[in-house]
Amino acid sequence: MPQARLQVPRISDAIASSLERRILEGSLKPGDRLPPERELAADLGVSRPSLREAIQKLASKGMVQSRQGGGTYVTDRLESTFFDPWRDMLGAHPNLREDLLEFRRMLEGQAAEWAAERATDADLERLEKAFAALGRAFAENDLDQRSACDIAFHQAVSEASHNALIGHLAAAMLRLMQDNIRLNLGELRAVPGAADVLQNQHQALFDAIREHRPAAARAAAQTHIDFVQETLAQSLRSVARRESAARRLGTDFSSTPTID
Amino acid sequence: MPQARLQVPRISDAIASSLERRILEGSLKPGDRLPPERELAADLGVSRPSLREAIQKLASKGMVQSRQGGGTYVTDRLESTFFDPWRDMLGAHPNLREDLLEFRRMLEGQAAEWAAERATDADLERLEKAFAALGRAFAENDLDQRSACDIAFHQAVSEASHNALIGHLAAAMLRLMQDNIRLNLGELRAVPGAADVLQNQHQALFDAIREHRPAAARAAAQTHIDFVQETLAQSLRSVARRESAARRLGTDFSSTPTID
DNA sequence: TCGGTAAATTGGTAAAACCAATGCCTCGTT
DNA sequence: AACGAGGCATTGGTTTTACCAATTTACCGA
Repeated sequence: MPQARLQVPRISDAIASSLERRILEGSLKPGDRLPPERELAADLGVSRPSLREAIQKLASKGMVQSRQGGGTYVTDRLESTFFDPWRDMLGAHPNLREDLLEFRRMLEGQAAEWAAERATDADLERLEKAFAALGRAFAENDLDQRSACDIAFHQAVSEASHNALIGHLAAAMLRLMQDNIRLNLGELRAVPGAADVLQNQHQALFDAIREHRPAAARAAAQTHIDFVQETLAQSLRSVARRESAARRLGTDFSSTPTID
Repeated sequence: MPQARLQVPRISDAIASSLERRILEGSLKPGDRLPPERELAADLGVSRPSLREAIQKLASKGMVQSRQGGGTYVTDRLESTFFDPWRDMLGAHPNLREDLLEFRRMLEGQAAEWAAERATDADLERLEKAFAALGRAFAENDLDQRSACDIAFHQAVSEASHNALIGHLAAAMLRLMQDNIRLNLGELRAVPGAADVLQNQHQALFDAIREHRPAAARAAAQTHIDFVQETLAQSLRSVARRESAARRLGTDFSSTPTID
């Protein structure tokens, strides 16, 4: 008769667990492509069938998705559980944007503080790259590029906090606000000097993390968000004036308050 | 870039489906032993690795269980709550609990602070009720009742923060940790005086919110969580001793650190 | 410059072989 | 005859190798 005795550890379980851990820690982000099976198997020092069994296990849990000839990709199952319900609600209830902004202020402040405490050399390297890319994007003034780099930079900060929940929540939140961030950058472009101030704030945040000054990092992150919010509010007043003028001319386009 | 193309049907999926169907239909009953892999593979006209991938998939869903040299058996209990991806993550990756606890400390601290700033009379009334119910539950020493009231109280605090995201996240998080909270209360019951200290902390939190003292509220909430964490860590050491003794007697059960 | 074809890449499947744990079965001992 | 120890067949676990099929990429010609 079948008895529940001590089991020999299956190597496929160990592999699956290891990959899961990488996903949780953020070194494998949703949308990322896993290395080819042959290469990954060699890296892990296991055979391809064993690796495949592990991948199948993750696939059955919905954490990865494989396409023959294409590759294996990490899905966003973990992030979607928290924030998907909010996506459509944000459109319906604009007052939620305040809550979201407030929440983001807390989340990114905490992420910055922890990042300053815990950032490794690898984290700093990633931050350095993201910051450099952000600088280039600002110089080129390409809106899509700028919003993508902006998100990537803030995401890098969140990952440097070394808290899986912060990392995933920040990723989900930033994705949720992606459209708004792009719109807001467009608005802020009209504000003289805003680009330089923004980049200075990014610089301050990056420096604080690099120099491991948690309080300064938190302050920098929150100052950044406060600035965006405040400047945007001012800018929107003039937008509202332009729109009310446009409306009188028959042009109808709805402007929703946006967030970066 | 990854595209959603039409997928070729994977043979391992077909096998898993077929076996699943047999189990659900009853032709493979719980406790039954599956034919040997080699034989079953030949019967189904597939290779053994493909069959193994299918079996691993079922095993990860908890429907079958394999023992090297013994065979593969249909599990007796079929249903499990595998719907929340974070839930099984928590079971599989203990270090994630640290992250969750850390995150909870931040979230509930902020919730308490904002609640102290913004609580309305209606909020205070709800808090009053929840606090009273918590006191009664502590007096009756009913574990389920206590964990339910504990959660309800913390939930009430989060809702008094008047931030929809905080409320939603706290609810999701508390639900995620519900089982742990119940277990932890059971552990803490063995610690002399813990119940009084806990209730005093709840009282301090409630008072700070009622008297609109944000900093005190945040401190009270975080002190509460720190206390639970610390006391629990101490308590778990004795649990570990008990379990290691049990293991020597052949009882095999994994002890996972729990959180309240 | 565009489009299509061929080659490289990559996941999917198969076969064979060996290892390790399990369990049955036989043989030897008492 | 009963019991126990050891051996052997069974069976899941892992690896290696090979080939197939879908996709992607790069190159070349129109």
